Amino acid sequence: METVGQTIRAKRESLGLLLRQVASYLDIDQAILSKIERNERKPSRDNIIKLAEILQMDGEDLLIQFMSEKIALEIANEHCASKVLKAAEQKVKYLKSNLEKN
Amino acid sequence: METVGQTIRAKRESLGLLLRQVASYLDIDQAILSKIERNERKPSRDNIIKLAEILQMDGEDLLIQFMSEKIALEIANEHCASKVLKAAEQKVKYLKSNLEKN
DNA sequence: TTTTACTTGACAGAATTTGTCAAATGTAAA
DNA sequence: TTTACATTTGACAAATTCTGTCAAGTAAAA
Repeated sequence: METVGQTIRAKRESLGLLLRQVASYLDIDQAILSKIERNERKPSRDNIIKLAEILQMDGEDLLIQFMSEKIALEIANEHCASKVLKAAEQKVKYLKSNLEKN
Repeated sequence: METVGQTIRAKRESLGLLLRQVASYLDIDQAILSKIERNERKPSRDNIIKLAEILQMDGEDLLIQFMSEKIALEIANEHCASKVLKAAEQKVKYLKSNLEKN
């Protein structure tokens, strides 16, 4: 299973773009992008959106990959991880139904 | 749907315990516990475990409630929240299957 | 009015995040 | 082997977030 970093690097290389080109588009130092691609740093939400743009990817897909990876790493070492996710699903539903009302 | 803070407060009051008593058991200032109960501060993992002990609750249940609440609040404002959770579930499975091997 | 429980906000120190920079490393062509 | 270029690495600083302390404030009961 591919990490966000791996996905980004693969796409960047397939487009023949350099770290410095993509980093400048994101308005960050190329050192940071290098670390993002190797999962040493986490991209910001804005980074993800800009990355999807320049790498011609679906922004929502990349965001989903990014957020789900974050959550998975947070709880993967819990033996009750899947219970946590199921409970989270219920809470999200509840929260959303309340947002509608206000 | 009850927040962790509400659950804790309800249980503490039903046992007739004072903030200061529970806080001292957790080894934190009662101001912090007050804020935890009103969702102004987040409890640490250790706080949750100790709370379950002194409030005679199941520690795992409380942890699940705590972690799922954290995740739900993180993503509830995303319209793709449920896709994120489904993707997270897959990733957790993948990560767990790899942990076994090492 | 006094006591008791809880709340609030200012504050400080610790820890984490976020970014900059330049030197080091790797790589491939000249 | 040099040279040029892409990437990686780690030291560093600034900014932000986290954690807890403390004392003054509110509210309600005795």
